[in-house]
Amino acid sequence: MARLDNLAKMAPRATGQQVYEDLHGQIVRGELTPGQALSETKVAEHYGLSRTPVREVFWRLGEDGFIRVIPQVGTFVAPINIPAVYDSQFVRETLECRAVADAARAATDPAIGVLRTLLADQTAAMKSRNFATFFALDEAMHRTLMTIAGRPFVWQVITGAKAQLDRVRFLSLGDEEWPSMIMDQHRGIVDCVAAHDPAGAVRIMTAHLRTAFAAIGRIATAHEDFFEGSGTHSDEPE
Amino acid sequence: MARLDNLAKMAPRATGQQVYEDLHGQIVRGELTPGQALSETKVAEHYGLSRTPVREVFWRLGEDGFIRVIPQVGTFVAPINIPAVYDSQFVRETLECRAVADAARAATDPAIGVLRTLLADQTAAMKSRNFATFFALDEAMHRTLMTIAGRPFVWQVITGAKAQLDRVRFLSLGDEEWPSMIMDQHRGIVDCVAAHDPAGAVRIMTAHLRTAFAAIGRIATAHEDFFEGSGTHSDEPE
DNA sequence: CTGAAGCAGCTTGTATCCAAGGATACAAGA
DNA sequence: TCTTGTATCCTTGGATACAAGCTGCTTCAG
Repeated sequence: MARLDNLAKMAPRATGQQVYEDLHGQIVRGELTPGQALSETKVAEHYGLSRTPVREVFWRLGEDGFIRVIPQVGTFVAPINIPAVYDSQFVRETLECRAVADAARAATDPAIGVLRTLLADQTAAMKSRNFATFFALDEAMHRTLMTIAGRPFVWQVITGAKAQLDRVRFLSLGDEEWPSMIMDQHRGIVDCVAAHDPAGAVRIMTAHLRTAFAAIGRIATAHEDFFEGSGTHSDEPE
Repeated sequence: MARLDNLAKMAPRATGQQVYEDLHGQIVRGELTPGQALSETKVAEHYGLSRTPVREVFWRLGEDGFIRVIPQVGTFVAPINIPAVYDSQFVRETLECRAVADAARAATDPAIGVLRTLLADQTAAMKSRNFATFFALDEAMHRTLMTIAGRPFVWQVITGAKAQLDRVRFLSLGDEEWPSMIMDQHRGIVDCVAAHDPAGAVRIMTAHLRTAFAAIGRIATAHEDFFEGSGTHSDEPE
């Protein structure tokens, strides 16, 4: 019976997972800026771990393109690579548009109910200007559409591909009249899926995905030092 | 001037990279079979390394879906997950077909020359039944098409997505009259690209990618113990 | 005053040690 | 003979110690 006391550390790799999500979130949200130095030792101390699990986290972040590990020199938050962002857009648009057409054909009533619930939650999050929550709900809706299309595994491909894209998208949140436009598009997509209208769903999805993308030029200008090839290598510790 | 003597270990992580490619290749080629146990210690000893770099390799292979690490139990070569293979096919077909259309529009004479060279090399490899070489050349051609389409970063997305697909494809090589069919399709694609015929290129590419995929049912039957949910968990060491 | 050499402090890479948990073989008892 | 408890060996997870290398500052020589 003495098996309940070690619930805290039941999952061996859970600690590293926590660190990964923390750093991942901080980079996507722009709290850690490109060029900023990250030290395995510092991070390990901060979380009360040793370097070993932190190194695995760093390796994953490096594969995702979020950080760059330079042997014997240091680890730095990676800048946003514009060509890579373009290709990510290509991947996402191509896969999601085909999938949303399938989703429109396959959608069942319960599935449509889930989508409408997500829409309501998004509206609430947007009203309270809780962008982080909205960000998560937006992602949940796109993933749900992928599941409805019968392609659950494809979402993790998109997750990997849109890594850099997310950073741009987050920079664009909080700007202008966007929120209402995004919500209108979400509603339109769900309506088309509910009406089993693949063509309509694809049309709006394409416009939707390109909305965020269209702003990339403006964003790159506004946040110049977040992007590749724009100098400032802020090495200094705070 | 005494800087040439340490060429062997110039790149710190090169050793791990070597181990990764070795194991990756062995799994894709089916030399390591699903369920087979892999030990960090054994692998480390075999390559003359410590467990630390091997653990990072295992982590990567785990993320790729090639192996499964079970804490405190062991590490095993993962079975081929059929639904994941279907989704990989979806990803690859969707992305490559759109890209090959762009490639057909954008192809320059030098690019077409590269493709024709690859075709010739493939023919030679196929004639000598050097399947591993053919496998690499096949991959090189698809990647080249992606580059011609102006989407170099997309290839690494496909690389990740088609991980499981490759294992199936390798199992199918060596069977039947396939080789000639594949070569005919490759020639057809290159001809369409050279003729700037996007529609034709997409048509043949679709057929091409589905050719290998169509055999999955037969392959799953012929190599039953390579796939998920088919019993045999061969733990025993040789 | 300028420049180069050397040293100190940092980084990541690797090796090794200990901890915790699961699988299995074996022995003892019913 | 079957069941059960135990001991041992195996695995991976994590922590720590050591090695190698780059950066930048200091210092000394010209």
